[in-house]
Amino acid sequence: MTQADTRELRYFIAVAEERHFARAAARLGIAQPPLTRTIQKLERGMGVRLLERDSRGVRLTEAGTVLLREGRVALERVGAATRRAQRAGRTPATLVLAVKPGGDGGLLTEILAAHAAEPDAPDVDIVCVGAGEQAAAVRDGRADVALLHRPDADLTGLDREDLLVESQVALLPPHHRLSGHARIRVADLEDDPLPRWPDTAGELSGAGIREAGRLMQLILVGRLIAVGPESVRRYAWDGVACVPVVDAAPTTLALAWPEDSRSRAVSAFARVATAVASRHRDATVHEPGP
Amino acid sequence: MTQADTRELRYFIAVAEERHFARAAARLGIAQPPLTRTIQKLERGMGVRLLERDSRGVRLTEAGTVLLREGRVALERVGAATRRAQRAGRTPATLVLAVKPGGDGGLLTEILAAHAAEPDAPDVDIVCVGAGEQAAAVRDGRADVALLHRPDADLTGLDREDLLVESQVALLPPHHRLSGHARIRVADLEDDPLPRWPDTAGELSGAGIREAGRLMQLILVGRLIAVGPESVRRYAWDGVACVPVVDAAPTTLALAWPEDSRSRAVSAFARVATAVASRHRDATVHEPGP
DNA sequence: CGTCGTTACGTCGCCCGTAAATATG
DNA sequence: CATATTTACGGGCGACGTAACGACG
Repeated sequence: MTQADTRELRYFIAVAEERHFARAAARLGIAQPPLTRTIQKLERGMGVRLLERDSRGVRLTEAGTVLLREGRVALERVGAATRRAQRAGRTPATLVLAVKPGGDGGLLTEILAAHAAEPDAPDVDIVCVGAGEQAAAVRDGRADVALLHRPDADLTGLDREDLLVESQVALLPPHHRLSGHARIRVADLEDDPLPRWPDTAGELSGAGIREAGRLMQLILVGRLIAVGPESVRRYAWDGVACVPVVDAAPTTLALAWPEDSRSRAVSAFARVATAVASRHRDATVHEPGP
Repeated sequence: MTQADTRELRYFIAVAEERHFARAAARLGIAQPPLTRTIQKLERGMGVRLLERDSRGVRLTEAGTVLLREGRVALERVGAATRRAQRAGRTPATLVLAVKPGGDGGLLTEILAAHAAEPDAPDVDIVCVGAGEQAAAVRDGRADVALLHRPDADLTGLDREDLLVESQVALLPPHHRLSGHARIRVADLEDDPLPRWPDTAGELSGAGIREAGRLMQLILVGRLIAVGPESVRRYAWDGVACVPVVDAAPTTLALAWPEDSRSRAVSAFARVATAVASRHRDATVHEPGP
């Protein structure tokens, strides 16, 4: 035997992450002894030591480090395989699109309308996921395509089509010292608590930042500020100031899908989305302001 | 349960490929009944019908088609995870390079020498694989890096660095009607049996084309001809004519590795290889003749 | 002596193989 | 009636849990 099993991988990953057999067993909902045995058997089967058991815990060997990283993606692919097959069997066929609230660059309704107008277009299921999880949703098979922002999102294993380049704005409380400015710079914000919304929630996830309203609330009361693509303007509450950050690297709104996708529905949707985006770009170029 | 197991995936893939429970069971070395039960359980667990059992065989449903494709890569990743971890645990550390006989563009010895001269360079294990299997060897964890030719090789899931652009030559028997020509065109060859050596063995694998000597033998006796990058000249036997094919799309020799590789050894090797290749390019540009 | 990983042992369940049953052209 | 898949039944291996043991600070 040299081929690890999904159960063995799950168990090993739990131990490797917890660095503690007892905690890992609790997390897995089993007793410690089966865990010990499974890891031992895995090591014996592979002919390699994965964990260095020390009395005050567990350290990973070189091989263990590799198996932790590789095993995670392997399990993810197994889960993705089953989920994608499940969804392919559901009727009627639907296309699942992962978005983040407010992360559509204002294009979503237009794209959906254009897509629905296509002949034989499947229904589109929209799933809202937490900040920065759109790519993961596509990778693990929960979604077929995702709207996300580059370069914030990690696109490993995904193909993409760029839709829109957006400059960044800061969302500030009404009485913030910079609220009146016409434009500011990144350096101006370095003292403020800034979770780079809406792409990575940073360390503030405990506060429930995943919801846009919650975030606006916190901004209004001056507990934090946020920076995001200019399309978030439309979600800003009254009183929240939107000030362009002139030297922030622009982010690109992109549509992403699995790089080995052979789905006709996905490519059709991508074609429609790029068409809408390019129409949108032309419109803003030719009619700069009202 | 919604997460398939590796055993279930293996079994399903066997049935899906054979389109026949009995043959699949034989291939797996088990009896049919366990196969039937396993597939049923898999379908029940996923809540989707995967196979349409007809009296004269088995057809795949939409979901089954997806699971066949996705399940293959999932199993491959599981195998890759274990193999890579195994190799990471072996001491001393070695870097495994997959090449195809004669597919090194004449750079291999130079690259190996340059790499060995680096401080802390691991030993390089060279594994020769059949034509077109270098990428697969990297994907499934048998090798860390591969030398291969674009665009013949499928680089899905791999990162690469291009080393050398090579134009193509035809290898012809001594008395072939085109042997005396200084250059020919693709259209001139359309009547000849041509396995696009050495990248894809085509349908002739039964003849044992994997070995270069065998191929030369067949060419000499006039049983077939071959087309490949110009670096194969050095492997051509006496009497075999090498004639440039002027309108064949040039192929690019590239070094490839897993796109999520975080191995220091791989990146060091890639750096050395590109340096050697660029030196080589400069040399051939500045000294065109002998 | 408390913490943590391992070994021992008995039970239950899953997977397998053999044999019989069912559907279909 | 022949081919192919499914159901029925019994045996064995493997995974689990409880309990006892060993190593280390």
